[in-house]
Amino acid sequence: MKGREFKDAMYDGLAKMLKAISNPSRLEIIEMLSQCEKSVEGIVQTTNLTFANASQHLQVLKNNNIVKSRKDRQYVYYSLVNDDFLSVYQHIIRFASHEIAELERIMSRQRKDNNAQHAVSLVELEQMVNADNVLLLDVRPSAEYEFGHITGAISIPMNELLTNLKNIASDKEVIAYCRGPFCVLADEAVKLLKEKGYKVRRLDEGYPEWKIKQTMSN
Amino acid sequence: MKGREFKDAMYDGLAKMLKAISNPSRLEIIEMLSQCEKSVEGIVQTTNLTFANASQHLQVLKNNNIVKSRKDRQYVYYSLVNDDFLSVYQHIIRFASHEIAELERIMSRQRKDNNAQHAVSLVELEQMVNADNVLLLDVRPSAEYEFGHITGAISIPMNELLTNLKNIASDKEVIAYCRGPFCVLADEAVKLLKEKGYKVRRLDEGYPEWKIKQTMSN
DNA sequence: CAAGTATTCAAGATATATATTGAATACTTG
DNA sequence: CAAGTATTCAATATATATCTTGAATACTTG
Repeated sequence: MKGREFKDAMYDGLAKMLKAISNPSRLEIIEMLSQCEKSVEGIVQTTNLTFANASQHLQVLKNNNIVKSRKDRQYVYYSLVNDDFLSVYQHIIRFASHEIAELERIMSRQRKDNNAQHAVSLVELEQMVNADNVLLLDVRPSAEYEFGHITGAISIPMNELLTNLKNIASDKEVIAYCRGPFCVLADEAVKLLKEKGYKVRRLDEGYPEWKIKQTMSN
Repeated sequence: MKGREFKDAMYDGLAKMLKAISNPSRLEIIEMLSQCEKSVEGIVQTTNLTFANASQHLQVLKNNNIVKSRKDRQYVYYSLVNDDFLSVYQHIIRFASHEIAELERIMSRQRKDNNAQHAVSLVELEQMVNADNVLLLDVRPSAEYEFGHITGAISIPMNELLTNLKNIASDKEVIAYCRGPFCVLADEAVKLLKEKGYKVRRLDEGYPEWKIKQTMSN
């Protein structure tokens, strides 16, 4: 193989993989699957996609070795192939949300609308949790919490938050987290809890970022 | 802005940026620009693209804030906007070349064809250079060497290597490096030097990976 | 095994991406 | 300012990506 052929083959392959993730719907699917595996139905419910369309996007991701599937009874469950991809994805997200001016602007407006500025970083969180005057709140759907969550967090899914305020000690500072920087659940939680008089902030990142950080440090 | 609108805006923006780099020619341009700034002509020379086509690809990268340009006399020089993108790009490359089976296969065949297996990693290099029985050889074009190179490296561009063997001490182990894992110059250097009886290996990574690693550790 | 459900397939219409061509612009140099 | 050079623009043809629709498949459950 000549040098030019090698280069072409490598760049073609790399571009093919990148194309597979260069689509808004597929990026949203990736974010969902970085929480836990989901059936096609689970994906359809939170994305507005039709069944056929979601299935097609999943095939694209599968053909490019980004997700894998297993069948259990009538259902097909999809999940990310491994954490290596998740780690790359997070690098991309972090770059995009800090360095692309347009995205930075949209994001800060979203935080402001929900009164959720001054987010806490994972590093800060670590110190705060040790200090023990903090309540770490996971507002993702409970299935995602059960699949994995930040050590020490309690689970109150966003749609049950209003009816479960009694379970939130009002003397502690609440740190809410969700799926990641692009997820709005924690923003909504901050807004609601602030209105109810709580001292509350959101985590800048989400569960997947915490998980990758854990596996990195081992 | 509702949650769905926010998500759509963020994923659209992220997909747009990813699409900008999801093209073989643009990936090759990015690799070139991670060495040093280049004029359009410089890019045309090493890529097989026509002027108009290269220019169009550069516009795409520029509109997505991946490269910037400056004009000097008749020439327009392009370069990467900053090292944050370079760092993300390297994460992507590392993932792709290790985790995508097809690319891994192509890469190892390329190394084998040039007798360049057993590449040295940056970490290993650091230890070897300290031991001082090693000659670090930069085989990129001299303009790229002059713009920046690994500390301690000497420059012999690949196309001048055969006529400059006298400058390579034969008692040392030679470590050749070039633009990065997708660049073939170091492979060709290993092949040539092995045929001439040198003890030689290539660096797995290239100058940009070393540079990012330097700035990270500061 | 019939009926129901979850998922995928196949075909088509529309939108976007890409490379090519020839011309236009902008700058430099004599 | 005329001639030359580097780069970009605009228009087009082709290829690829995307979403929709309706059907086909595969599995489960009664």
